[in-house]
Amino acid sequence: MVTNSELKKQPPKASSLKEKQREERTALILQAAYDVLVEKGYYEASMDEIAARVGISKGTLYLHFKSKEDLIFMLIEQETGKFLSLIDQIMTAESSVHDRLEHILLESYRSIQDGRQFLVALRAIGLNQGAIRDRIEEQVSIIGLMERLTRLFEEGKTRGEFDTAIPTTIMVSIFMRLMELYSNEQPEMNDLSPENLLKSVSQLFFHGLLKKS
Amino acid sequence: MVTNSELKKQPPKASSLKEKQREERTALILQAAYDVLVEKGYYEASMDEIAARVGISKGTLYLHFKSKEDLIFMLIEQETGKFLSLIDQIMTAESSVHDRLEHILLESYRSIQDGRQFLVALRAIGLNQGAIRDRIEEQVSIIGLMERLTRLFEEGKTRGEFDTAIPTTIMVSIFMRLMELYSNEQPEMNDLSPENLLKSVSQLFFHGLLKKS
Amino acid sequence: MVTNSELKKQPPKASSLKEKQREERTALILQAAYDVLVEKGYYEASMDEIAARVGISKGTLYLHFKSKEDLIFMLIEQETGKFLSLIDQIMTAESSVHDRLEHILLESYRSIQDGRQFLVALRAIGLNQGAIRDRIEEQVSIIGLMERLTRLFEEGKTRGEFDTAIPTTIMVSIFMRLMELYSNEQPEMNDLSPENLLKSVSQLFFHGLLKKS
Amino acid sequence: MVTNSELKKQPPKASSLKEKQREERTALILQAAYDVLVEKGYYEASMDEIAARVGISKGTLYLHFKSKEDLIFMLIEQETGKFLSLIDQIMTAESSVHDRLEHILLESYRSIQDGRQFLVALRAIGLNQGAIRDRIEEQVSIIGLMERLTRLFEEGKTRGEFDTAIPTTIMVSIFMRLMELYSNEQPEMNDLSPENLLKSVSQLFFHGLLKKS
DNA sequence: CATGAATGAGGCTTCATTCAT
DNA sequence: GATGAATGAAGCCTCATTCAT
Repeated sequence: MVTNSELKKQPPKASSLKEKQREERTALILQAAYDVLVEKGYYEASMDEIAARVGISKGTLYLHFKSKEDLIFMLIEQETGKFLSLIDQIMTAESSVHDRLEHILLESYRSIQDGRQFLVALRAIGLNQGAIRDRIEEQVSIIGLMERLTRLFEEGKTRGEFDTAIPTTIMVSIFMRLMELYSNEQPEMNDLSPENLLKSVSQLFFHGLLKKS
Repeated sequence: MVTNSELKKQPPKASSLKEKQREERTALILQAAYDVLVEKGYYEASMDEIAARVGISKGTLYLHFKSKEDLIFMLIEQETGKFLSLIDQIMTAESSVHDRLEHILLESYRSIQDGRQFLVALRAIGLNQGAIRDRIEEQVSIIGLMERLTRLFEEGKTRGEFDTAIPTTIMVSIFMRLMELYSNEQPEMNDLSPENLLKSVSQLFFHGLLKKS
Repeated sequence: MVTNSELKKQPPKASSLKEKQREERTALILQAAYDVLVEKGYYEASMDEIAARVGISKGTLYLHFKSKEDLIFMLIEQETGKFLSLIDQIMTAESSVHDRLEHILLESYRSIQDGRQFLVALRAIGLNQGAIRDRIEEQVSIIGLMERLTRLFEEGKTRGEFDTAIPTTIMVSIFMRLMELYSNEQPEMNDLSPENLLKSVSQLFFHGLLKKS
Repeated sequence: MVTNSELKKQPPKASSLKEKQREERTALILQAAYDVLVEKGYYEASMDEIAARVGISKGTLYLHFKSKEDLIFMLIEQETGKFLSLIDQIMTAESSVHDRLEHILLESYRSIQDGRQFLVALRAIGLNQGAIRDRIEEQVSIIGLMERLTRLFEEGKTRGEFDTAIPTTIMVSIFMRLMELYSNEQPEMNDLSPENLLKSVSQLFFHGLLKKS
């Protein structure tokens, strides 16, 4: 036990302690950045405000991130990664494509509601343009999402679930818009629970708007 | 009398000429601003670049618009106004709500394709956040669009065309997302003609994704 | 007479006709410039506003004056010249220095009231500083005024009218401040007529503030 | 106890140190601004030059003052406040009004000589006109000065010290001009010491210019 | 001559980033 | 490591001046 406790004090563990603290702080920064970003958008989100919200100095931000752009990219990457893993899990389920898509929608709404969602919120944050856009497309797996969805819809067509007359591209595009429906921009929509929203959206998306005669 | 009428044209012509030139210049600026805006978004669109693209000096912009914000708002207002008029025309048609909604979608895609569309592109331009958002909501009739659509969908329900189980709010939200599908952000979508895009979107929106058994 | 009338049409006279018109317009501009200057001060007086107030275009101003600075200098010079002539007349009068100084004060107040006064109003217009100041001192005879006043006060001392214990410089300085008392800045002072103001100022200046026992 | 008291000084010292430096810097800026202002006047005083004169960058100015206007107003307010306090002290003295007025004049000259004077120098700085003027009148106690002086002169009349035939307004106006006599604009006047200037001015103001027979 | 649209230099201000303490 | 004062590039805007019509 003495050895053990001595070992704990050793550099590797000492650094892993520091590292843990560091990572915690990084997480705090990312959360604050997320909040400001959603409230103000990329261009009106200032490093000052992010730092102030975490309760640290501006300079400290730069000990964690090389630049504002970098901070944002890390943020996006992290959330994107988590979300894509989730999607991957859902995609490999045994259920129908229909069910899996509903599941994806639901998780989208939930993640937005929890304030941990980016892949789907880029447009809402003003990152879909200008110089930023290119770096986003390069470094962030929005493409990954599109690929996965494309695969899924194709599978649906192959299985005979979906109307083959509609191009997959269009299905994917519309589906992605549906994913971001529960955005932070339309407060009136946020009164619904993710589950209730899903019900209607799903009904509309799969069965159409028209009354069945 | 011919002579007389020709003479009468003189004075107005004089002022007309200058005014026409002025309006043409204004239109050129608005077009350039539109282009830059769509490419770079509001915050990265600099007055310098707009001026350069028109081929005039920065100062000249301020002979036509009293500030950057003003330029943007005029741009939005102008296009918005035209588009809302169009919607109003379509809305008063005799046809089914279904047909009228298709018509609206089609006009949306056309106007986006022509580069004269804003009501529907605000999100794509980064005006849906921060300080700007409030002024937009005050001054631009995005609300007007929502009201009109709400009315239309309610009429659809009353007429028995649409599924009354789906809340109108959700119908409207989704429809608005469909309107902006043909955005300038997704080049792959723009290979389709507005008419072809409409066909698939409409099929999906009204009849659903699922294969009819 | 015919000859005379023909002569009038001749170039020299023709030009003197044009010249008359030109001078009239120049006078109009100077008057407008004076008004704006007194209202807004030199730096907030814009060429635009001066032109607008005369009812001509901005470009036309430059047909009469080479620059804004020039316009101002001409204005000052003109009014200065007139005023200095007046002073010279007064100075050569036979009366006591006391009387002549009162006369000068009275004419100062009158000229300010009429809106034709500069020599005395430079400070009130913001021309007593910066780059402008040097040119003013070079080109405008504010020095001329000081010289004249100095001469007058010295004469007063020689004649035994004034207290020789007070340095002439100080007399002159104070007297110049008294001349600009009736400025456009203190509306409460302008309720008094020039004559009434003079009475009090003169009493104070010559006899002092104290109650005679 | 000594130790304790020394320890107590620690934490405050830490913040005191930075704060002191900050205040020193602020004071340096205000002094530079004062100098530029007196030399160039408000409109030709550029933030660039003020910064350059302090030896800091333009951006740093904005860490201390949020705008050019603010910088100027702070400058004026600070000096104004000090000066008005001084006046208040003098006003409550037991001596004759005559003596107190002399004292005020003397302090005016001294403060101008030291380069810490504004209440009295507004005209000399070009702040007596245009848009600025209103903010000055609102925020700066030039009115406060006039009120105090008015009170003082009325007291002088009541006490039987002053000539009641001269309106108080005029007394105040003239007195204020005398206060600014020792301005930075007339170098020839500055060769006199404040005390010597006072002697002559006072003699003239109270006893008049005329030689006593 | 008269016009007024166009110019461009110059001023104010913001904010991401750096660096001495 | 942490701080926050300092920097300076870059953006918006004004206005005296010019020039084609």
